[in-house]
Formats: sequence, C-alpha cells, structure tokens
Amino acid sequence: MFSQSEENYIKAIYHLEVSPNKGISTNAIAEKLETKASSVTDMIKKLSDKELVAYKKYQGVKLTFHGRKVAANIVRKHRLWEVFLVEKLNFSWDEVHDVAEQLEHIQSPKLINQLDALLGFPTHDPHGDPIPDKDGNLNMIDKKLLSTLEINEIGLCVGVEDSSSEFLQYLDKKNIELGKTIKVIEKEEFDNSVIIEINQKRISVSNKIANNLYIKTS
Amino acid sequence: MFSQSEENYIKAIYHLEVSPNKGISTNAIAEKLETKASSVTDMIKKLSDKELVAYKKYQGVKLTFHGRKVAANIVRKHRLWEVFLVEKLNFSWDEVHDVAEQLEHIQSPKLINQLDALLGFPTHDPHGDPIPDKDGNLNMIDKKLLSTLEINEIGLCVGVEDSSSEFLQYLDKKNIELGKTIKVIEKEEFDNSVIIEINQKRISVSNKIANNLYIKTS
DNA sequence: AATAATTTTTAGACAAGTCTAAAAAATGAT
DNA sequence: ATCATTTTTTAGACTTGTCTAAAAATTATT
Repeated sequence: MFSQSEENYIKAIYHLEVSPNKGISTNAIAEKLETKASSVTDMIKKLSDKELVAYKKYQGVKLTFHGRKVAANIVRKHRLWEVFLVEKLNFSWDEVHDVAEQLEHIQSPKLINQLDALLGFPTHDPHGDPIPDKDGNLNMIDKKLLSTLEINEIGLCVGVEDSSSEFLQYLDKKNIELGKTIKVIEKEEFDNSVIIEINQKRISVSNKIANNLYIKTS
Repeated sequence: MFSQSEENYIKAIYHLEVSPNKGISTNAIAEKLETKASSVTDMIKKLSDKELVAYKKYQGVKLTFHGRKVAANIVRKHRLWEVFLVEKLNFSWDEVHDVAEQLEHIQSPKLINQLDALLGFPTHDPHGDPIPDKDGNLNMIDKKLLSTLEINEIGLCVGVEDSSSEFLQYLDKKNIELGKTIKVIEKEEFDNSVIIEINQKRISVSNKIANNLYIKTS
C-alpha cells in the first residue's frame, strides 16, 4: 500500500495538525522526523501526487480527507499494539513506543480487528491517548493539564503529554498512575510547582510534571 | 541490525540448506525469493562481507555459524507469530503465512520472549514445523511422509510439507488435522493413492496429498 | 520599502536494492 | 577434448529515500 517512509510522514503530519489548521511547515515535519527539510519537500511531492496531502509550494501541507484516514489507521494500529504489549506481554508503559513504531506498519486488517477484539476493544492506549476506531474517529475526553487546575480541584489522571520513558519512569517512581484520583492542595507561585494529594499522601510535583500530566475533572 | 532484504536472503538460504550441505546455488535462491540471479549475486557479496555466509564465486553459498543463528532466530520469530495468530487471534492455519512474513522482521528480543511465554513455549508451529529455541536449536521429530508408510502402519499427523493455503484448506475440507491418528489401509499401485482410516472413517487420498503430509509412527 | 534573516525548494549526489543485457565460468554432450 | 548449454557474474541503469549546498521565496526588521 504505502511504504514505511510514507506512513511515517503521514503520521507525523497527523500529529502536527492540532485542529483543522493551517498548513504544517516543512521544517516542523523535518524536526519531528529528524530529517532534513529538503527530504521533506521531496516526500511531500510524492504524497501530494498520491492525494494524501494538499500541498502548494512554500505554503505548508495539510492532510486530505483520505490522508487523514490513512493516518488515523496507522495511529490506531500503533495504539492497539501498545495496549497489547502492556496488557498481554507485560511491557511497562515506558517500553512500548519503539516496538509499536515497528508493529504499526504491519499490513493486515484481520490482524488488527482480531487484536482489537482480543484486547476487549480498548478506547485508550497505556498513555491515555485515544485509539481511533475503524473509521478513524476518536473519542476525545475532556482533560486538562494538571498545571491548569485550581486549588481544591479534584480529578482523574487520564493521560500524559510527554511520553518519553524518562517522564513515564519518573511518574512510576512517584506512584502516579493513570486512573488514580488527584487533588490540588496548593500551587506555588514561585516555581509553579503544585502540591497534590494522591495515594492518600501529599506530594509536591514540579511545573514540568504538572505541564505533562492530563487530568479529567468530573 | 539487518535489513529486511538481508533477513529474507538469510532465511531463504537457511531453508534451502537441507543438511550441512554443499553450497546453495545462486539460481535456487533467486527462484525461492522470486528475484533475479544477478540480484542474488549482489546480495550474497554483502552478506559475505558481513560474514553471514561463506561465498566463493561460482561455488554457491553456505551459512556461517553466525549466519545460521541469525536465520534460526528469524524462523523462530516467524513460527512463534504463526502460533500467536492461530491460538490468540483465531486465524486459520492457511492464513498465517503472509502476516508472519511481516512480523518476523520486528526487532525486539523482549517481545519475542514474552510472546513465547504467552503462548506457553510452543515447540511447533501450526503446520507442525519445529520452532527453534533461543540458541537456534530445533527439536526435529522423527516423521515420514504418508506416502512412505506401509499397509497397516499407524501414526499421528504431525506436519505438512506443502503449506500453501490451497493444500491446507483441502486438508481442512477432508477433516485431516495435525494431532489426529491415521492408519494406512491400502495402497493403490496404479495411481499411488492411499486409503487411510481417520476420524473412524476410511477415505482415499491422492498421492499428492500423501506426499505432503507428515506422519509420526510411534 | 529595502534589506536582512529565515524558510523552503531545487539541483546534484549517494546508498540500497533491484533489473536487463552481456561477458565469463562451469557443466554437459558428442 | 572441443563445442554447446547452462549458470553465474559483471556492468550499467533505475527507483526510493536520503543528504549537502546553493538558489529562490517568504517573513521580519529597520
């Protein structure tokens, strides 16, 4: 169908499109894929020929309807594999990304449908990101960054913004897990750290943490 | 580590080496991989530089000790994935090959070890082929083609020589499954067909079937 | 608005893997 | 043992995806 490179570009553009936005810049894509802008220009032409993206020189690039579907399907596969790795193969949430990055390129609709069923049709991956359905639609939940909560607000940990293994391992160490309840006790103006209550204990988390942890307030 | 192409060549050579044999010919590899002999020569040079194969011009090619380990590991992955597809994702044994062909290239030792455990450390894939262990050793069972059995010999269906989906579906239709007991009732000289008893019934199978079904006689 | 800085594109090169066509070596037949 | 056939290798070309360096377009600055 599409080459791995093509798929990676499509996915990168998908992740960079925050909302039905203006075009994504060549440089942004290059940075995301750790490649050179000239390579991006080349590939964009190819994707444009295949009508996966709409492209006008110097104007950045946007996914077409079709391109967005293709992208969502890759993301769907990636996230389902992540769930599989954690739920069935005892991977920890900080170990799954690289393997899922490979597995997402496997072509077999039946494989993905069966995997979905085996996992009980999960709606979110181990980092709290929504899994697109077969049509590419995703069930966004209403969540905010911990750093945006007010004092005394209570909510559920539902996701992470940064899913680097460093950050995830740090959360593990602090015993902060998705699904747990959190309450904001105090916000420190000085360094923007936050004192929260979790696991019946009060701990202080830095602004960096608070800016990367999503909370769903009821 | 190795590219998919490199892995495919290594695996093809592994499958062509019936025993610590003489060199495998360029043409044989080309045929197996459905490519051209000239491409094989090119790749063989590459593999030789990497010391995966021993190669002298016009003399065919042999796996080195290291090459054989690499090959066995790919085959291990392929066969474990086949078991997974059948056991966990309800694939039938004639559907697994193409997907396993993709999955075998995924790089992650942990993934394979965990998969092995999830599956209960299987020793054979859905077609009865042995799964190499972590060191690349395989547990060959003593089996013979149905066509070589004598009248009144009894044995267990343990594998297939041809694992094309046509053949496998034909076996399904005839209700011949691995693990079932078979008894040779009569051998027809004329067309080399065999009358066997299986599932408490007597059926006649053609020579083509008898030449592609492995039986383990106690 | 003109110039400076940045971004994007083009042009040309390279590596991997493949192909066709031709040359070289090995094998088989008389 | 020579000639014909087959197998294998070489030579050169092509595709995909990448890169560097330079040119072109856009954006920012004064």
